[in-house]
Amino acid sequence: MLGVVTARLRARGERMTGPRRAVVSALAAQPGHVTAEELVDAVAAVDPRVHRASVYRSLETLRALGLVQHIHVGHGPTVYHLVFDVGAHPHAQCHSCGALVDLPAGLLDDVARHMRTETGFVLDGAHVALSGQCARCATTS
Amino acid sequence: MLGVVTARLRARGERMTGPRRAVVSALAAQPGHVTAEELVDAVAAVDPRVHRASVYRSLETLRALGLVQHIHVGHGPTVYHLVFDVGAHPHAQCHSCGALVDLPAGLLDDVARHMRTETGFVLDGAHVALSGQCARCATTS
DNA sequence: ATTCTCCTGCGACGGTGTCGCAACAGGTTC
DNA sequence: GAACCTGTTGCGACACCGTCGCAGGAGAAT
Repeated sequence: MLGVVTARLRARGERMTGPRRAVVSALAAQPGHVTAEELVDAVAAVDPRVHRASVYRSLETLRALGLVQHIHVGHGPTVYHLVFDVGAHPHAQCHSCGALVDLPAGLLDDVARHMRTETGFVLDGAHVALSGQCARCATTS
Repeated sequence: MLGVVTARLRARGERMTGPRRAVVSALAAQPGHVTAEELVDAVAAVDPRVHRASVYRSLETLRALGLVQHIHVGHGPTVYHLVFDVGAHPHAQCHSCGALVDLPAGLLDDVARHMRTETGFVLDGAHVALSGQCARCATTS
């Protein structure tokens, strides 16, 4: 997979560097969603010389290449994941327990279509996490 | 309207104070959505002794009373508005120009119903702003 | 006027993310 | 493999948004 990333970088005249390799590896090692600061720690465990700022910059670069997706979570830091395995899809966060749940990819298609025809707004349903209460918290409260 | 707020506060053993009055007035004077820091400035223009922290605390109190809604905006600070005039409704932010647009109240009803029956998740469609590109930015890019 | 608490002002703090700059290191070329 | 060009990094400082603890101040009931 690092090969794919390298190729995409090179295609834009950019370079595959130590920090970028470390960030991609750390992301690949994570099953789910990771915050930038968690990545900073994970990367530091491998190479402590890598600076926080480089992790943030690497994430931005990878995002621009379409290899990484980031999701703004209403209450909490932005989370990241690779888009290789799991394609882009919506998320929702429980405002009681904070859990972040994955939603089916097409969930917002109708809404997106509606918004587009009505107002011309082009929805990106995967960019922010929806909010609400998960099944467990909803029943226990 | 201050009367309504006062009554609700009193009903909970809380008080109508100077800072709270100022925050409600500032919110009422605003046509649209306001950030906390904008409110701090607006309040300071009337009474410079009111501290930032008090504005944040007032907003939280008013939110708990159901008089104020706050919306998390993916890229940008949280915005607030009174729920008297305009009821709760979804929003969307353009990631190009940053504009925040209001969406029809029932837009996410089908999605909410679907999520509830499929996974038990209770959606609060008004709590975070959706993301995408507004009509103007979508056509000019 | 007194009293009981809720609330405020203050200042410091914490988390998240960004920036400018000099030094460094990919990758290409010879 | 040495030199070179330029994209990247490490560093530290900074900005922004929001929160907290605490001592003192001010609502409102009596």
